[in-house]
Amino acid sequence: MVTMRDVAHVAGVSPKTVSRVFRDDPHVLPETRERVARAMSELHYTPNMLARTFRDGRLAMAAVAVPDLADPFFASLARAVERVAHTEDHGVVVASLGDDPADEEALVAAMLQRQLSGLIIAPISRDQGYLTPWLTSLPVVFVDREPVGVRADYFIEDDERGARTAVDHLFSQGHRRIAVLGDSTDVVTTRHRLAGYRSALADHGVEVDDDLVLLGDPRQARARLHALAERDPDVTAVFSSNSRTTQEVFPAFQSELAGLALVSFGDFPMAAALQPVVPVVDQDPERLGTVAAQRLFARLNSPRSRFKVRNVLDVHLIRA
Amino acid sequence: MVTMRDVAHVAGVSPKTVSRVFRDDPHVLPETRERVARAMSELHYTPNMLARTFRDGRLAMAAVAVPDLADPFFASLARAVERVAHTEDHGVVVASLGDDPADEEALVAAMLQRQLSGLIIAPISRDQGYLTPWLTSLPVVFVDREPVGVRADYFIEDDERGARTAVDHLFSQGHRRIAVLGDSTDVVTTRHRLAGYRSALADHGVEVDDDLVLLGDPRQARARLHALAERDPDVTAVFSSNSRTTQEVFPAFQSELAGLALVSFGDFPMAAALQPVVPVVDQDPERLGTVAAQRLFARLNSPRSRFKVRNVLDVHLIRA
DNA sequence: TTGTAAGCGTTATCAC
DNA sequence: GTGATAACGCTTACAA
Repeated sequence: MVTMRDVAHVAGVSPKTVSRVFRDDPHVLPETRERVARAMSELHYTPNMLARTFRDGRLAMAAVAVPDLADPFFASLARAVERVAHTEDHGVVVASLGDDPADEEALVAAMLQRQLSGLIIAPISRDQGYLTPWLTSLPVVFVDREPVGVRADYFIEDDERGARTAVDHLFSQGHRRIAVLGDSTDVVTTRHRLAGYRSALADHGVEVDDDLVLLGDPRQARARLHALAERDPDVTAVFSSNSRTTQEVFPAFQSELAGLALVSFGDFPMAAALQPVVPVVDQDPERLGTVAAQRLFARLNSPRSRFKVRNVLDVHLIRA
Repeated sequence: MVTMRDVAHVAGVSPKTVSRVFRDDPHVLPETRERVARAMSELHYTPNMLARTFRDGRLAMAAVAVPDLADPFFASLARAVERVAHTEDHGVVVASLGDDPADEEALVAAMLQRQLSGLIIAPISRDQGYLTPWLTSLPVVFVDREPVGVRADYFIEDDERGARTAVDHLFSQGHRRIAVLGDSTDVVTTRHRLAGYRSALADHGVEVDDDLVLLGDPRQARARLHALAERDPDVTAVFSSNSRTTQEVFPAFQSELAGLALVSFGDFPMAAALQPVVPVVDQDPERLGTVAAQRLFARLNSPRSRFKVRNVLDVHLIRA
C-alpha cells in the first residue's frame, strides 16, 4: 500500500506537506503542491480512510437497523437514508434485525462497536433501554417505531389515527364485524394500530371481540385468517395492520376469502394493480428515511442544538 | 471514551494484559483475568474496533453496490449478502449506483477508499476497467451482471437462454409480432436478453424489426409501449426484459393494452396475485446474493485457492 | 505470566 | 511555507 510517507519521499517533502496538499490547505507553495501532486498520481496514492477516521475516532458511516432489508418498506427507507448520507460524505451500514426480539441488542451492539457516527433504527424488541449507554457517544434516531425505555429522537407515523381511519372506512361501507391482523405486540406500532382499531370500534358502538384479533408471525397470517373465517362466517371485513401481513394474506381474498373486504396499514409494491382493490394507509418510507437521516446529521453537525424529539408524520388513506 | 489504558490502570496491570484478557489469550492467571474483567465491566469498556481494524488495515465490512437498493430484487440480494457476512463477523455497507453510468466509478471508489474487505457489485456502466487497480487489494465479486473490462468472479443468470425461453413461450401461444422492452444497453444483461429475444425470433423464422425494440429509462417504458401499440396494432405480445420495467408497464395491460400478452424476465413482489397472469423468468436474488457472498469470503479466507470465475445460474419460466 | 517498545497512516501542534 | 514530533487505541514482537 502506498502511504503518505512514500509520496513524501518521492516528492522530497515531509508527510505533513503531502497531507496539506491532499486537504487543500492553502499554506503550500504552488510549486511544492505541483511536485506533490505529481508524486501522488505517479504512485497511485489512495488515502487510507481508516487511518484518517481512526484519528478522529469516528468512521464516516451511519448505521441503519431495520427488521428486514428485503421488506420493500425498509428497503426504501434505507435507500433514502443512503441518499442523505451520501451528501454528507458518509457511507451506510445496514443490518436486518430479523424475527427474534432477543437478537436485537446483540446485533445493534455489534454495529455500534465499529464506531459508526450514528444509528437509525426501527426496532423489533419491546425495550431499547440497552441503547442508553451508547447515547453519549453517538446520535440515535428511531424511525417507524418509537423508542421504549430510552429517550431519543423519533420519526413515526400517526399509527393510532391511521388505523382508526382505516377501520372507519370499513364501517362506512357497512361492515360491523371486522377482524384485525397484526405482527407481534412486541412491536410498538402493532400496539398503537390495535388501539386505533379498538377506538374505531368504540366510536361505532361495537364491542371488541378478542377472537377477531389475530396477531403473530406474518407467515402464519393467512392460515389464521382462514381459520377465523371458517369458525366465524359473520366476519365481513379485515384490517391488516402492516403491509407485510397484507402481502401474505392478499391472495386469500382472491380465492377462499373472496367477498371479504380488506384495508391495509402500509402500501406495498404493485398494490395499485391488484384486484380486488385494497385501500391502504400510505406511510411513505422514503420520506421517513429522509427526515430521520437529516436529523441524524443535524445532530452530528451541531451537537449543541436542540431538536424536537417526537415527530409524527401524517398518514392518509389512499385508493379508498 | 474508555480505553484499554484506563482498564489497565484500574486493574493495576499493563494494557497488553487487558488485551490478552479480551482476546481470551490463555497466558493469563485466572486471578489477573478476574481482576481485569471486573475493571472492564466497571468502566463499561468497549473495544475500539476502529483501532483494532486499523492495525490490520482492513475494516470487517463488505461493500454491496447495486443499481438501486429500493428495487426489491437488489434489496433481497443485499439481504442475503448480509446474512452470510454476519456469519463471518462482517458488516455490510450498501451503495445504490443510481441511473447514471457516469457516476458509478466515483461511487465505487468512494466506498473502496474506506478499506473495506471486499466488494459485491451489480454494475450499471459499460466498463468496469477502473476496478483493475483495486483487485490487488480486495476481492471483487460481480452479481447479476458480468464484468466488462476487468477479470473478476461473477455469478449471473443465463440471460440469453432465459430470454429465449420467455419469447419461445409467446410463440407457443401463437404470437408472431412481439415487442421487447429493456433497460439501457449500457447494462450487459440487457444486451444478453436482447440477444436471446433475437435468437428466439430467428428460431421461428421471424425477422427482427427494430421498431419493436424499446429501450431506455424504465420510467418511460409505459409511454413508449403505448406509442408503439398505437402505431403498430399488429403487435400482440410483449417481452419485458427486466422486472423494474415490467412493474412500470403492467398497469397498462389492465387498461389501454388489455388483450396483449406479457412475459417478464425477473419476478417481482405480488406478481403471482396479478390479473392478467404474467409468466416470469425467475431469478432468485436470494440465491445470487448468497453464493456471491460465500465466494467473497472464500476468497478472503483462502487467498491462494483457485475458484471458478464464471458462474451461471439456471433460470426457469414460472407461472406460464 | 506479564510488561515494554514500536508501529499501523494520518493529522494537530508547534517550532522553524 | 514547511517540517519534526506526538498522538489516536490497539496488537505484535521481544524482554523480563
